[in-house]
Amino acid sequence: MQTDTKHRLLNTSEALFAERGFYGVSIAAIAKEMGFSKQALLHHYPTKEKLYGAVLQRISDDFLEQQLEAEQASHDPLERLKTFYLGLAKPSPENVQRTRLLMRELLDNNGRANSAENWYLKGFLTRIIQMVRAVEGLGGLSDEQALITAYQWLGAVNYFLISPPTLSGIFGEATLERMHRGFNDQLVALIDSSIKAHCSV
Amino acid sequence: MQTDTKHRLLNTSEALFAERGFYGVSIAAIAKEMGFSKQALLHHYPTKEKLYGAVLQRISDDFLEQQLEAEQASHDPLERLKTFYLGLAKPSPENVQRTRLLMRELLDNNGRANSAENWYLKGFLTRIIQMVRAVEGLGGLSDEQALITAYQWLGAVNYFLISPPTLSGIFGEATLERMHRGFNDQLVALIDSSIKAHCSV
DNA sequence: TCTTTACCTTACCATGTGGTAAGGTGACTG
DNA sequence: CAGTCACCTTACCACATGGTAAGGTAAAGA
Repeated sequence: MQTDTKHRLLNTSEALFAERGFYGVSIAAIAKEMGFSKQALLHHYPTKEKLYGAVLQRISDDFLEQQLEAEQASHDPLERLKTFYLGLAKPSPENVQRTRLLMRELLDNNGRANSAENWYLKGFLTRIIQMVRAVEGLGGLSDEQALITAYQWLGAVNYFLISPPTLSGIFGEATLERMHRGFNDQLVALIDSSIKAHCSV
Repeated sequence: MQTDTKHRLLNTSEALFAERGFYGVSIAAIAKEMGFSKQALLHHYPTKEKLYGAVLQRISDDFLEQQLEAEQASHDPLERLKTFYLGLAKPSPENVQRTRLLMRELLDNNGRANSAENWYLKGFLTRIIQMVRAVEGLGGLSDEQALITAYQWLGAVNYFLISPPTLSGIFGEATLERMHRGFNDQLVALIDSSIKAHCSV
């Protein structure tokens, strides 16, 4: 498959799946967006599930890459951790889109089996646990404690990332803008304060 | 409509919508689960959207009630806040189900308009802001700061609540069980520590 | 030059979708 | 008793769904 077409196909699929979910998007809709027929799409990916899987796989690959990059960004474990989470919280369209998609995946995981997503999350979470443990004073945390802590931060970030449409609907665009400006600082503060709490125990 | 049938219908609809999302559930599937024909369902609610709206409305009403109850539970604002969040984090099937549904709503809000959910969240969030502000030492927070803080906790709770299927798939049932046992304490710790951080500024 | 291969087309299909139409039954009411 | 109403049925409809079948075109390789 031509890499250009492949990229474009995965991009549009990712965008549509993120926006409306697996069941909310038809392969015909994706094909139309691509400018060719439904069967052209089925030539590239024989089923809708396979296409969806490819989208997840690419996200998974990119994520690993990003995480490895982040691990080399700084020598201070705490700094590294913060940088990493700030990266996750970046409200760029692509990042928001992927967060939405992965959140849907988390919700749908009950029903549709999806190994790709699980693999992605497994490596991802395992590496985060290590990152948390590497911070000075947190070496003594159990796996579960480190995971819960990391997961709480993750939840804080991801939940906020998918909320702007609703939040702006409720409080208006201006308030949302102010929230965005304040979020990063408060995220760092959140990380700092919960680390301090762990250390003082 | 007979209240018993109505309750049963809303219950099964809520369960199915929470599990598979709006597009993932057909009214025929709901009717089958109820044991009568699709048109019997359409007699009660003329469209799928109306049914879905009624499900959301009921959740909204219940939520308000719960929140008002929580506000009378204790006289200490901090205690009240913790109790409230612990209530939100309760991993009971009904609570998890509703969290899943509302999370989907947050994701779909981009596309399908939904005033019921927005109203629900508006009152809900506004009241939380007040609860945060009522805590000693946090009276000086701006609306946005209080909202971000409350939202971070909300994200930590809700994200964890929808994760068990995935987490148990990755780390196994035993680890998940341990996480559940540790979560409440760490949630309280999270709240405490971020409040302390706000106060010391 | 012949064949294969990647990429695309139109035609088609069984199934499922949300929703309408029309009618039936039994209880409650004037 | 006649009429209304809540609640349910089967039949039906237009349309969208994921996927198959069969074929066409152009480029690349033998």
